Amino acid sequence: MSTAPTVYDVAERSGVSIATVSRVYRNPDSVRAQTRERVLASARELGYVPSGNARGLASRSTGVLGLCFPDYSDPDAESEAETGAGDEADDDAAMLYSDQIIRGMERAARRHGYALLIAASLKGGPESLVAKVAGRVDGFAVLARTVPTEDLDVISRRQPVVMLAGPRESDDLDHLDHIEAANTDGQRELTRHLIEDHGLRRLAYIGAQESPDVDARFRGYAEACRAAGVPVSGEPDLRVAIMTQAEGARAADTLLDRPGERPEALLFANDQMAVGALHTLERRGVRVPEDIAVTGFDGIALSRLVRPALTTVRQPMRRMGEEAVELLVRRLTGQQDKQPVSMMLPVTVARRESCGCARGASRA
Amino acid sequence: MSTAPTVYDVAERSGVSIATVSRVYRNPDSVRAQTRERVLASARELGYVPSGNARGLASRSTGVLGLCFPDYSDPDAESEAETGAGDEADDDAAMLYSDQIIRGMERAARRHGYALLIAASLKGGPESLVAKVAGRVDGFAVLARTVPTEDLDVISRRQPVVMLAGPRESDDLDHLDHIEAANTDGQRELTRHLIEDHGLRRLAYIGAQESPDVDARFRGYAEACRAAGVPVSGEPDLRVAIMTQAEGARAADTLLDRPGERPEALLFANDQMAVGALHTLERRGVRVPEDIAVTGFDGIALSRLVRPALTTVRQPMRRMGEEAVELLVRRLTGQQDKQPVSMMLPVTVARRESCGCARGASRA
DNA sequence: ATGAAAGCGCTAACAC
DNA sequence: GTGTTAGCGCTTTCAT
Repeated sequence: MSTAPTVYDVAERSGVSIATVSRVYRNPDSVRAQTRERVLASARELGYVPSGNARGLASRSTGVLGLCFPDYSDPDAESEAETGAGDEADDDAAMLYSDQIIRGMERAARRHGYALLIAASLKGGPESLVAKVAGRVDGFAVLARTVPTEDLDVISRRQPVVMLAGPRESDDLDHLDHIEAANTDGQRELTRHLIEDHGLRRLAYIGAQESPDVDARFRGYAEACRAAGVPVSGEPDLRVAIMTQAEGARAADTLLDRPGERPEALLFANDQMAVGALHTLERRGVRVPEDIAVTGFDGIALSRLVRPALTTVRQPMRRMGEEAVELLVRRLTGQQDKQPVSMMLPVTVARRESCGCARGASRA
Repeated sequence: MSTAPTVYDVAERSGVSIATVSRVYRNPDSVRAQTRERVLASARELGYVPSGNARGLASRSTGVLGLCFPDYSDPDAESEAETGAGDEADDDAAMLYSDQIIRGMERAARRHGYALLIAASLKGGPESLVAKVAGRVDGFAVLARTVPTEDLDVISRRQPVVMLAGPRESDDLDHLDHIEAANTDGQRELTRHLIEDHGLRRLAYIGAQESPDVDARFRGYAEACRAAGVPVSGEPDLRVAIMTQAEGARAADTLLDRPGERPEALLFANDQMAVGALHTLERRGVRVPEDIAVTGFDGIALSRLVRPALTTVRQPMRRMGEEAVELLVRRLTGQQDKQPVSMMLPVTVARRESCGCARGASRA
């Protein structure tokens, strides 16, 4: 693997100038067919591949879009694999949030001729994640709360950045484009369903702390409660640190052990926690949904695989990824006015078994 | 979004040379703390982000690994969404082959400080997919049959390339590293199960043409048949063009309509086709597994969601992605001798309902 | 610990 | 249609 051949090598070997070699790759028609073939031939012989870096440097664009997302890996999800019956080591089935977004972005990017660079947060240093990605792409999307706000602030002055799934956090990020799901609407509707259709009134809400998404969802929950005359406090009944299965399992224990009447329904701010709770409830012999209803939020694949199947609010993550790319591309091609864009994608309530809705309704 | 600030701007603003600015980002400790802070400060003020391109050009490395995969999007899978009961528009649930690999690669890459560039094949031109990716990464993996063999041949002379899931096609690619799943072993074991444990003897195998993977699987099938004294021809009973659900559905029709005794089992070379067949059989009123057994290959999430759940062979795609990265990194750091590496990852047979094994065994 | 200068491999005017 | 010539923004010796 000696030194890679360059335009110069190819030019020399085919008796043309480097400019012509360059043209062959970027605008083949501007070169006489015969010349072109000659160039292509020697390129092949030499094993020449244009350096993306050099091209990017010279043309000031990379043809790559990026995505930064948090390290969502849920350790519990991994162990889920062992738990499965027989050889069903299917933690694979749990397609995450980020996987969906990646898929959506990749497709849309491809349609526009872009490749996708993905990177999950890990550590810090002056050389942060965003910086690394930002320096290599024409524009990128960031899953909320993945990177320090100030970093984004700085970078968004240089290139298009769209914030995903997280509401525009503070006012300093007002100028950032952002796309979110209708968290409030979804949770409101789900809550309404529990109250009105199932007649439940003693509800408990479980979320994380310092999450704008959770806040938005809780807001919907509270609104529905108030609308139905069900008492609510201004805060979730329980706040966990990270929304994993383990935490969901613990949360269920905590809530059941609290003095006073047992809640009739446990509303979790995401599916993973709800699944964890399902485990706990089964272990304790509490039947779902007969004794208690459980709901999640997100609509990850796992939510449909658990028994009872989880009633939840499905977020269009795939679409979010696509919209993000469309927006970035529009910015990049200048066909989008300066005004920051703010989209809210509609969600849908998936009524399944865990809330008491018809069993066996799902079918592939 | 005027011109982005460069090292020069930062250098000037903080009264140092560009070399120092550069050092601050690459090797912070080699600069006096006071100077460093000054540089970082002005960088922040200016909104400076190092250009990945320029860095890559100068340092001859990108810190990015790549993955090229075919455009696997199965149009049928999309429409599957509409088919689903109620609001279960869950084609999402079908986590593909490539998604798993991406996940595996991303994790492993992150551990080693690399980002991941992904791109699916689309069109041709002198500027092919590989070229685009190859020029921007330090090394990359390619899902078999995604790109022209000759392209790889050329590129692998410049940078590490590992071929995934496809056996080393021809001899010209002998020098390429490659990782594959134990296709033959898996299909042999599954076939043996059908024959010995379920006592089936009239089997039909359905694969695609010109697919090394399919060939390897068929080989295992044939071996198991011979070992059990079941007659087999040297060819799959049916070859389709692309292994989609639609094709699988048609294949089932074709096979059932053939004169002669109806087969007792349909063994498909992948899950998607098997799922398609399930639809056809249900439509025709043929019960699975009572009237006929059906099996797939891959172990995609969908295989577990369909009814009856599909018996299949699970490939460790996630792990394959991880191994690919490990290998690339080893090559990149020179801690891997010249010899081409060839790994074969073990697979496992998932016995579910469609072959006649216990119902309801699966549980999340 | 910091600076000066020479590229890295390509694209983009601008000539011819 | 093809060649010339500047850079693009950084890293990297080599000095100091």
